[in-house]
Amino acid sequence: MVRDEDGSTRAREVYARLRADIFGGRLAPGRRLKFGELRERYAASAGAIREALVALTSEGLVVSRPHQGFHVVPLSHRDLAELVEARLVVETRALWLSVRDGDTAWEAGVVAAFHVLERTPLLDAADRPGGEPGHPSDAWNAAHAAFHHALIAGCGNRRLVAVARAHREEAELYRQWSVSLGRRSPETAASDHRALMEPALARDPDLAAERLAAHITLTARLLIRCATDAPAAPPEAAPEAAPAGRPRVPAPAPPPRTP
Amino acid sequence: MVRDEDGSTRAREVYARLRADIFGGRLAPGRRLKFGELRERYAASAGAIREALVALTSEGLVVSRPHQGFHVVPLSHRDLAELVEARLVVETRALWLSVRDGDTAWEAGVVAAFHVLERTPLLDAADRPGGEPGHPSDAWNAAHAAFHHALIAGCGNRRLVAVARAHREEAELYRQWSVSLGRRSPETAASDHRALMEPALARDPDLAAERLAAHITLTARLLIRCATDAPAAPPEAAPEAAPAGRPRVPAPAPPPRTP
DNA sequence: CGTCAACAATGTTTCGAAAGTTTTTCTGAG
DNA sequence: CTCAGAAAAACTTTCGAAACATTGTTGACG
Repeated sequence: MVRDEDGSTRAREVYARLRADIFGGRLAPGRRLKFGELRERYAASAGAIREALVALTSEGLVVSRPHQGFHVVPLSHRDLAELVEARLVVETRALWLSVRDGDTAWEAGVVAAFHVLERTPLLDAADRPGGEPGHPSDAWNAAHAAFHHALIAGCGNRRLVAVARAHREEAELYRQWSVSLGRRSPETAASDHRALMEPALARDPDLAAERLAAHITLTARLLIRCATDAPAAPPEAAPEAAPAGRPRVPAPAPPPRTP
Repeated sequence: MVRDEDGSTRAREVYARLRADIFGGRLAPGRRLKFGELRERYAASAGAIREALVALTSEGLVVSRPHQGFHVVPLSHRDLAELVEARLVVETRALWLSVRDGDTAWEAGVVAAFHVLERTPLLDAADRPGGEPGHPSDAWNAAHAAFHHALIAGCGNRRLVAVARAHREEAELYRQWSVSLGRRSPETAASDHRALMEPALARDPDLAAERLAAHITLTARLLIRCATDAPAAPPEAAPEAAPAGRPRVPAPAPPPRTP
């Protein structure tokens, strides 16, 4: 009678590893995912691979066409613009609600997550195996995600939180593939996040949401500037990463509230 | 070189039928989905069934616990409240953007969808096989969904549109299982939707969004009143449809914009 | 020289059986 | 009568092979 929610399932393991490989940049956007390769790579049979791919498909990280196989989702300017817009809609609103409704446990979670984020070095001490030189460390990425999650967790709406997380993760993917992103200093990052946390703890929903919107659009601007220079060219074969569409920032924060 | 997006795949077919059976009320919320039954019902092997279930899982219609099988998602007051809140966030904003950015093709789509909706009888002429007496017809449901989709399609953000559709579909599930929902007259429904369309075509984003919010919360109120009377009791065995949580309406439209 | 059709190769999808895990049932002792 | 423990049943999960579809290539024909 353990009744653990243990995710011990062959397919779930492949799912997790595939996901990590996509986010970690080991599988380039637009790259075709052949069953043979994956079977060898993850030492699982076609059924398990397939199941993991289907799960990732409805999560938006993988696209599939019947009888034509699976691909890592291709990055495009248009998709990035849509993603930023969606984040502005969902995440800022979730934060607003969170600040309004969050209880003491929520506050504690935010403070704790910020503390961890502050103490986690942005870059690895030395270039570890697997750690890219210019990119943030895995630990920092995790702490960063945890902080943003803690901020909006107070709204109590599992649905909004889940959608926001999905959006953040895809944004992470874009960040992974943008060339270096003009490395911001650790100090800048810390003050950015403190600027997010302060109005939240001070129970000022409007200011908190405004700051978050600025945070999101700023990141997006950097990404898009990067992307125009080097249109998200993955080093390892991305035959159909179509950068078509409207490369503009999705209108700098279309007024979330009118007077 | 047809390059059709033909969904011809065994698993996809099972997926579609399962989905239809859940929405059609033939599979009650909370009901366990055993492989044996499903294999017989859909005449497919375990692999295909499994794949379809996984796809439905990450869509939120089915929940899975490793080694313990799959269930149709259980309905609960708390989940309904969260769903309504999420719809208010995503769908009203998408409509706002749609009204602001939509082009002539979007207008045409809205007008066309409304025309179809207006001409589709709310109830079937006679009680067809499969058509419940008090419930709207399949045709009307389809037209209704198409109308709401057309309204927000103008925002050009596939992500927002997809999330909104997922939310609407789950709301549909709740409506399916609420006993009768105090049948509104066809005239009321028509005028409701006209009230949605008019400000949209008149390019008044704020009014359109406001009307949509009212539309959503009104439906939710009816549902929740229904649910308190008869807590979503499915006729055909639903051993764990837990109606726990906070049964309140998620604050009647928390001010979407402050002055 | 360009176009079309059949062929081969690669890769995806499906199936049924075996392996592993959870739940239930049955027995015996306290 | 209740509770603990062990065997059995039921079900989920995994695997590898066979069936099926698509793509690229080659050859012939207009």
